[in-house]
Amino acid sequence: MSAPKRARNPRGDGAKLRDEIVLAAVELIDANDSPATLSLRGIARQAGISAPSIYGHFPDLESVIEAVLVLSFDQLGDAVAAAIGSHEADASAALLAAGRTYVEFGWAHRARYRMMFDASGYAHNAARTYRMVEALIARCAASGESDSSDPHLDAWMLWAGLHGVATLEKPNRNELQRLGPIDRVAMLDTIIRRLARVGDYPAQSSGPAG
Amino acid sequence: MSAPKRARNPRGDGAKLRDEIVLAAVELIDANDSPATLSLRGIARQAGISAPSIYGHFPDLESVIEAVLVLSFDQLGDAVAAAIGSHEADASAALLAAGRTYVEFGWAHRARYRMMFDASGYAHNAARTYRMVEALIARCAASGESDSSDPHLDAWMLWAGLHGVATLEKPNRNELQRLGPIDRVAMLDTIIRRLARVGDYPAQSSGPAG
DNA sequence: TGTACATCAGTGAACGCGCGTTCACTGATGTAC
DNA sequence: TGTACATCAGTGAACGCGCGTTCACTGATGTAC
Repeated sequence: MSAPKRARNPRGDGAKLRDEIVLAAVELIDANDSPATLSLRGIARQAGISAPSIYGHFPDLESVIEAVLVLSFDQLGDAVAAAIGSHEADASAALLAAGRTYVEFGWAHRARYRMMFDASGYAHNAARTYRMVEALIARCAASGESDSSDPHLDAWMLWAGLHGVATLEKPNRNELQRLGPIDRVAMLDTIIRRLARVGDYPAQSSGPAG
Repeated sequence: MSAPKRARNPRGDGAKLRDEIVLAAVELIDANDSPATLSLRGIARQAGISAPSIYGHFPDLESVIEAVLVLSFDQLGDAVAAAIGSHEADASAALLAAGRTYVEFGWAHRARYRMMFDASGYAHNAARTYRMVEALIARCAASGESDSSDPHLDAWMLWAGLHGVATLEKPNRNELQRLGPIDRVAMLDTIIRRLARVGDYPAQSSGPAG
């Protein structure tokens, strides 16, 4: 239904199917809003191949999911790194951009983001992203942009806060807007400022600090 | 295996099995650390009955899960209400206790807590708990214990922060301690103070405000 | 340049399993007379 | 007090389904000679 005919890979490129399988799994996950159960047969259907073909590239379903997780944490880390990189001179602006990017990844790939943190080993997989944020808070503290006296603890709290925003809210469905309207963007900035102790965090703030 | 023989309920008490079914489902969920798939047959096994017996009390599996969710949100709300109730005279102490209780529920029932917020409709189910916290922040603001000028927004951010701590950390496995040691209790208090703007939130704090 | 063949990249059929759900039933128990 | 019976609280067997996995295979393609 999704791919009725598929050209067989040429002789040396059999490994290409490996990437196609992982991509098909990602498509299936991202098509859902809530975390659904992945099946090997479903992935094969999405990739336009027969189910046994997967065994040429992965020993079992679990390994496919593991590959999806590794790819996803790489994508998340890359996105955050890019956000930081676009604000080289301004550490606190970089921190705000990193936080927004992190949460937006969770919102854009809701089921996948949840799957990433449902699996064990996420601390290891997310370590790269965590270290970037931790270093950024340390930079803000060094430059006086943050009052943080413990970047490790503050990075941890910020991570928890962003993770909460990423998983609690359902932007497309406005689930939580029923409890009363909320400006999500301003809320996100304020959470980052308060937890990382950046800028005018004690005052009521909805825009960037002057 | 779990319940080899089970006495049949007497004539008027057929509805008792309904509660036993929900309880069996809760036991199965709580026995897992990660969210696993519930099956109707598995619930029946856990309850010590045959699978078709469930149909006398629920039209399908989804309805059983719905009942589990309703019960769970009631338990969460009751726990938070009790924590608040034990600090009647001190709004900020009540807020800290409420936050700790909320997160402890998530830690104690990890898979169930995730299931509660994976399902749609959680905003409706959690509204009671949310309103309690919102009112508490308003009380703190009125008494000068909090600098909150927008209890609705601050309650929302606090909820997100607590939800993040509840779902990100795996206390039994110390998943995140690999990234560096963290004092969870102090961290939790600090998150609550910073997001609800209570007490000495701008200063580095690990104990209750004097 | 031609051709036999090994290899590669997959496929189709089949297996046993647990699942949700249905159906006809069973046997204890309260009630009517 | 005795007894027939309706009702209640379940059970056991069976159904069709999608699943993960295995197995023997197929047919295109690059390579050796």
